[in-house]
Parts: sequence; structure tokens; C-alpha cells
Amino acid sequence: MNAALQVLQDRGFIKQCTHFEELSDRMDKEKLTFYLGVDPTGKSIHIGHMVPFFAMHHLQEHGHNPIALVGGGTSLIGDPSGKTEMRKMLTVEQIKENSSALKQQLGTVVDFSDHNDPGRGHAVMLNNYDWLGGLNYIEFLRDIGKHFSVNRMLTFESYKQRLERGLSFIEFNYQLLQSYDFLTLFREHNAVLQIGGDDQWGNIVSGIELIRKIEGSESYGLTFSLITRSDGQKMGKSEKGAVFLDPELFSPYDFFQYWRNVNDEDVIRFMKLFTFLSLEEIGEYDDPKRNINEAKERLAYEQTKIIHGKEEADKALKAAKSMFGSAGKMSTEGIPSITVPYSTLEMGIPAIELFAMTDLCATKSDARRLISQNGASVQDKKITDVKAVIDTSWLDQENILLLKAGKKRYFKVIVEQ
RNA sequence: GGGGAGGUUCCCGAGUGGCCAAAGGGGGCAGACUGUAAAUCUGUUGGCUCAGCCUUCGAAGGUUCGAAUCCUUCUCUCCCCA
Repeated sequence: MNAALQVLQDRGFIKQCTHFEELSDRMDKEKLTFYLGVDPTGKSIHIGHMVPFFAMHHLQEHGHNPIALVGGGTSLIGDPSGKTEMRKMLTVEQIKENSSALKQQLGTVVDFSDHNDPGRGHAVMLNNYDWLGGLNYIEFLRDIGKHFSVNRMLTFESYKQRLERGLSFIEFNYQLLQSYDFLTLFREHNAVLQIGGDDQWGNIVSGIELIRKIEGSESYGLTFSLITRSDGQKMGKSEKGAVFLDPELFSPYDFFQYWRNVNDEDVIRFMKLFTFLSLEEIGEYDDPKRNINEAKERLAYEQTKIIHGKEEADKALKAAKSMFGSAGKMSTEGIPSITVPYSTLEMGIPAIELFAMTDLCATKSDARRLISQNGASVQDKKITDVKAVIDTSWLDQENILLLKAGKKRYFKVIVEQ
């Protein structure tokens, strides 16, 4: 088997492939250009979207050339695959904004630079709005639409589900546009392989058929397992909402904690998918005699390093160790914080208000609840009185208040003179 | 175009004049147990100046001492027929 495919196989990425043998042979002979569609539906992607990008990374490292295709045109429509409802349509401006943020985030795993490393492929980012935006409806129907059979489209799993609940015509066209994307990239960039999550299987296959019908050429599709957690929770969802890559939306410390707390059953699998550690090294952690918490810590560290950089990863690790470690001086670096003026504390501030100011509690009622349920601490002292007041006597020598909610959510309040 | 069913608190989903801040489940949070895990059990889950008050049941009006519940108009969704 081709080396690059072997890597993906061994790491547990691959779900389905249109013609595996043929693709493998071809990848042995030449460096391919392949593409992956990304929907710019938000300011930030979250880790649930990352699997295909890690796959992209591995392929790039083997010399193949990635195209990250931003769905600027298609997201004006919304892909019905796997969704129970129609998606919100976005404006062109929103999409532009989202796209640039996206590129930066993808840059953490895919190298978009103009490097001269001969072993590594060159990546580009394109936007399908460039060719979909000015499309002529009549021409499109005549040239592309005639190749699609409605009967066949209705047999696709992704449409079947939607037929129960209702499917608008606009969404029904999504498959045609995505197929047209593949055709365009095939023609203009010689892209012969499309990768994506397994929910994209139907759309990918359609694209391949379109290319075969119009160009008479072979192209390939490769999909990756949709990652589920062993507890059935959706990947990338946490109590704080989606685990975004944008540090503004989801702090590196919480990001680290998210990975630190994955289920036992998921650790090794996630190490393979979400880190660049060698399989040998991962194998060492996959040993029942070994403390599984070491593996979790490593997973959290490596993943944070990839997305937020070494510095943030070190900080998060250090903070985690001192917070949860038995002894030693607390290191509060890397813990999410807010800054308040000294005067706020001088008069004393109700603990409820203090907690409500942080991300630990959404409202004062929330803070009240936390305290009455014995979940709130300041400087490691449990607050049991709902009416407790915090003043300057609580400050440590660095003028910091360390707040804790529950057993593992920390927040620090920096008091400025 | 005709006919029908609906829009309830984060989600699903009860409720059809006062006992409704609204059952039940899911999810979240907290506590117990632990390994910063899972599972399990318990509590909690609109806001606030918290024994009280304020704002919520698609939107706006109306009836009533009193409306998520009744009436009117509007709006959106789904289904059947054309």
C-alpha cells in the first residue's frame, strides 16, 4: 500500500474509499493534488472539524498537494447532509470574514507557506464563490444538471433522512454544486482526489461520476470516520460549548483541559488522530500497566501545542500540574483571568458578584446556586455563606484572587493598584 | 389555490382559564464516589435588590378579577389535495 495511505489507515482515519488499490498505485507513481471542502459557517472551526485537516497534514507531508476549498458559494445554500434542519444562510460579507479566520486556524496543521521543502506538498486555499458566484442558471442546468438523475439522488442516505422532515429545493442543489466544484478543480488544478468526512460520501461520489461523464477521466474519493466519543457525546462539544480553536472563544487552558479529560477508551484513538506522535510512541502509552493519566496529559499537551503553540501548551501544562498536583506552589499562569481595579475590592464585593463577573458563572443566580451547593472557593477556602463578602484581606502577595467552581474549573482575578 | 396540524423555558416534549416559572426526559451545573476518567446515586437548572418581586409559552391586540390556555389579526413551519 502507498505510504501516505498506510499512515492514514494505521492511524484510524479511513472510512471509505472509492477505489483503494487504484488510488494507492497512482499515489505511488505521482504526487497528487487533492481537495477538502470547508464551510465558513462560523468565525472559528472547532475540533470536531479537525479530523480531515489532520489527514490533510499527513498527505501533505508525503508530498501531495492540498487544496482547502472554502465553500463561500455553497454555504450561501447549506448542505443538508446529516442535518435535521436547513442551515442558516450567510451573507457574502460574513463568509469573507470567516474565511480569513479559517485559513489562520488551518495553518496550525497544514502548511500554506511558499516553502522549498521538496518532500512536502504545496497547499493553497481557494474559494468556490469565484466560480459559483457568477454561474449562469440556464447554462448550468444544461451542462451539469443534465447529468444528474433525481431518482438516483433520492436514494442517497443524506437525502432520505431529509425527505422525512422536508427538504427545500435550494438544498437539493447542493450536491450538484459540490460536484461542479470537483469538476472545476479537476480541470483547473488537476485535483483528482477529494477527501472529507463520511457524511460527504454521497456528494463526493457524485462529483467523481460527473468528472467521469464529462471528462472521461478517473478521480477518487476518500472519507474519514466521523469521530464520536465513547460516551456518545458529540466530539468538540463541552460544557462551555463547542471547543473552538480561536483562543478568544475558548481559552488554551480550557482547551488543554478538554483533552486532559477525555474518556479512557478514547485516549489512544485520539492520540493517533489528533497528534503527530509516532505510532511507536503512542504504542508505549497503550499499555494496561501504564497509568492512563500520563497518556491523557500527553495528548492534551501535544494537541494544545499544535493548535496554540508550545508556549501556551507549556503554560497550560504547568498550571494543570500545580492545580491538580498534590503539593507545591500554585502556578496560576495560563488560567483564564480578568483584571479589576483595586477600588472594587477596597469596599468589599459580594462573592456572588465576583463569581458572576468571571466565566465561572453566567449570572448572579448561577453564582448563588454554586455557593449554596458548596461548589465555590476563593484562595482554596470554601465559600459557604451566600452573603459572603470578599475584600482586600483575601488577596495574596501577588494581588491575585484564585476562584474555583466545582472541582476543576479555575479562574483568576487580577487586582490592579 | 383548497383543506388540515402546529409554533411552550438550552433541546425534545406535556400542559387547553387560577393549584404554572410551567410535568417528564435529555443536556448543563453542584455534591457523594473516584484517577482532573467513565458508570452510578443525590440535589439543582429564567432573572433579580431572593421568605418577596420582575420577565417568559411565535408577534401584536382583545375578553376576563385572572390567560401558555379563550377571541381577532399577523407571521412562520409541517402534512394532504391541486
